[in-house]
Amino acid sequence: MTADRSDPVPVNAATAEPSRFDAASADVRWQRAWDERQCFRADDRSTRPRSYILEMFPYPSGRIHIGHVRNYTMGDVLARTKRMQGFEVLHPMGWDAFGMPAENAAMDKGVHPGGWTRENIATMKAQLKRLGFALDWSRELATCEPEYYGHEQALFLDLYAAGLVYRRESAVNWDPVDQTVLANEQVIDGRGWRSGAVVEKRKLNQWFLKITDFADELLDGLETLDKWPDKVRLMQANWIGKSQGLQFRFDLSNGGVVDVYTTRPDTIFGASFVAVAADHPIAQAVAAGNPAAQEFIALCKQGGTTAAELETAEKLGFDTGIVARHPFSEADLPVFIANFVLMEYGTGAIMAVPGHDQRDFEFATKYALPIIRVVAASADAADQPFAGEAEAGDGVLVNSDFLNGQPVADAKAAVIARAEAGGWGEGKTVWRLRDWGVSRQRYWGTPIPFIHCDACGVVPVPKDRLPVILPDDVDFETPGNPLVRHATWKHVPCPQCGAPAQRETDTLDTFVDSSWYFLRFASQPADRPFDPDAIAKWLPVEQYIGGIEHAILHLLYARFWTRALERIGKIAVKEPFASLFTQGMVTHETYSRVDPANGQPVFFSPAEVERIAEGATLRADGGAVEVGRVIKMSKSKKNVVDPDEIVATYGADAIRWFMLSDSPPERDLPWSEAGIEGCARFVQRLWRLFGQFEGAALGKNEALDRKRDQTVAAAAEDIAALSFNKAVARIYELANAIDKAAPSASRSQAIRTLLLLVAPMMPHLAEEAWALIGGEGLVAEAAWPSVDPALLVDDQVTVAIQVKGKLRDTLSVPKGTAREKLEALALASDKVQRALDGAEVKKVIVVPDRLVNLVA
RNA sequence: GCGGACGUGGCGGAAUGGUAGACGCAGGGGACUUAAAAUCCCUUGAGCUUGCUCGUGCGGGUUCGAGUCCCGCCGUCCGUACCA
Repeated sequence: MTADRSDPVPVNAATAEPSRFDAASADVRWQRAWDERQCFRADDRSTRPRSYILEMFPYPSGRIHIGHVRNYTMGDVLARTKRMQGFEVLHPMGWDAFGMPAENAAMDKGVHPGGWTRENIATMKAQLKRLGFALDWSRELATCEPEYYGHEQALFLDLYAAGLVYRRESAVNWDPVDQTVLANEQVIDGRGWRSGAVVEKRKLNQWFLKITDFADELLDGLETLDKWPDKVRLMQANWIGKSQGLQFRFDLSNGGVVDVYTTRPDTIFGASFVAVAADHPIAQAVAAGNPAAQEFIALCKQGGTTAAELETAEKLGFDTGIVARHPFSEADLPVFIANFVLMEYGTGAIMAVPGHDQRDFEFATKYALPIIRVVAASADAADQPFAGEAEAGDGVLVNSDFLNGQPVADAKAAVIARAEAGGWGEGKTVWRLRDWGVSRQRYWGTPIPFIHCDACGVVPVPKDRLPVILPDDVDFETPGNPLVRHATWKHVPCPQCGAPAQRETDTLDTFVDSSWYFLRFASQPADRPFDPDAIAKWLPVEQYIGGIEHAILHLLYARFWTRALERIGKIAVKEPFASLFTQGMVTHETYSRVDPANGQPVFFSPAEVERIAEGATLRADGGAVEVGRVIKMSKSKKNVVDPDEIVATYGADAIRWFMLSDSPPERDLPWSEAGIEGCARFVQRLWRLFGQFEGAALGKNEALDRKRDQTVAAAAEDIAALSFNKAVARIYELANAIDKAAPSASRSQAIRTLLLLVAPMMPHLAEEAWALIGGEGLVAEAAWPSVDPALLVDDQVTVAIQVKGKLRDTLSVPKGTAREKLEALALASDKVQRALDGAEVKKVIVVPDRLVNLVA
């Protein structure tokens, strides 16, 4: 239910001391007023145009950090501005509440993951409220509650029914000492973070979502996302990685064949060996009777599973003794098992062309295999040696028989055509994107709703028995998934035959939880995940805001999940986020001293340090500490500031203003004590300025009227583009102009407008001042100031006069002055004549209203 | 390794290929004050010959004109599929 906005609201009048804005009292008072009026509840039945503003929901890690404050302040300014501009705004908040840190807390502190998480949520919710965000708390959700994850289980079953869920074997990081699966984050230099044991790759049967079925449309869909940053679209396109290539067959000396895939069929004459993955059937077959090969394959299994680790590891190979016959030259190519070939991509086997692929180059160098040039800058450069690395670039084919002289693109097509004609290969599209493995061998996640029955196999839990609820009574004494060793939870009768069976003990990747929460915010029926009509009304999210670190995984998974639900008819929207904004991090310099005992740096928090002009000292002993680089705030470097302390000292509006000032929101924001003090001073300066509003003032100041309306128009554009730092700069300019102006009706009007302009950014100050100047109702419900279009254009412009591209003079002329007139005025300038020094003007470039360039 | 971004005064930054440094912070000088805080005013890229030269990470190029476009480097950051 939304409050009737035409109703005037009784407001508590200003604070006792009119010269100073008392944030400590005002903040809470206005937060209560908004709550009581339910100002920020989104009305599903509203007839206004809708706007869904969403920031990525937080993981409840303990306390809000400054990065959250920045993220939610940006969204809040947008949401409040949209509301003032007449939109029905949906601006919800919830908690991405499943995840590893809760289990780590359970192991480290002996607390229950659920209790720990819910306490964190309570703390962080109070912190967010204290910042005065215009959130619709009636739609709050936490993914760790059955009211949320039960619906997720139902959706997972729908996708299973549609054939988009399957099981297969896949490798995990296995800690052989703790006998548990490790996340990549828990593998440090190839060893388990707790046990220190060398981690192995181990294969487990796991659940997968068929995101590759959507590879084409996820790629094509990027073109419709014209309000996403180009960099994110590019990163996603590269991640999906569509490539056209050739899959073809080598005949082997042992009578078998091997299928390889290459994106560079043009370089086929440069192939000097064939390499297969350690998991490849050929490798397995060779290993069967060969202890040395077994040893090598075991070596390949060591270490973690990340791409960075695999790619940077030393290239290692094992010569199988098998040779492959080159389809054209009929040369014999040795077949290696190689640790840099991935079973997941292509066919798990490659033709290696050392001259034109860096990994192959390194491998060939190590094992003294031929490196043949088959692409060169020109046809006569066929013998040019390599400069210590492969050349992956464009050129023309050389040393390549019938391909010689052809450009790379033509040669690709020619080889594919010959392979298809000869029946030994075919052109093929291959995707870099792999299916999404969602199984996690962990407790604190959404239980995967399946039951394993010896007789019936894998059986879905019937929907009327959802949710499958996590048991509370679990222990974290031993490593590994407590669901597996729980006494009763997993033992259930098979839903089909009734025989004793076992629940699936894997839980879902938390990225699944965050792949549809934006739908649940739009509507929250108890009996279904969402109401499609409500989805149709609110979605897509008009503006989504979050960290750039989510550019690929979270955003791709959310796009996939939305498209999958669309395909199976649950919703009618294909893309969840119409516009995306990726914000930068909040950073701070570090303070440290080297501990003489071990040579390691000891870090100190900003609160422990006194910052002086040249350097910093430790408050405790007055000695110097080293001031380090400005880096992302992190607990380990202690360069963190607690938002609660800042709010307590300076008020919510000062920290909000700091978050918006100076740094462009997509870039990193360096926190500084001086900066927040400057913001707090500006809050007080505005308070004094607002106090100068006189309802009865007379007189017109056209220059100020112009400045006022130009600022409103420009700031609205800046806010819509999330260029808050520019809006802030304009607000300063307007405040400066008002300060300098003599009292008049225009000045009072400008003060009132300024108040409305800053209302989304400093809502508490704005409410207090609004009450003071006799504004009607709450400023949170006031209308955005209107502008007179006639005042937006200046009638006088400054034109730059250049001689040979260097600035020599400027002219103030009426807007629209003719080219000839501008040229004549430029030539009449003394400074121009001095710069010309008698030289003849050969060419004149005139950009009307901007510049004249005289080229001598 | 691969993919993507970013780099401008002491600092954060502004600038549809068209006056580089808007706006803020910090600094310097002054006013007010017994004093301080607060506030207000002036000033602040560098160099020199005071109206000129240099100046947007480095090296090239395109253009009448480049912070902006192109090529090649260097540095920093993000992601790399089980951190969220």
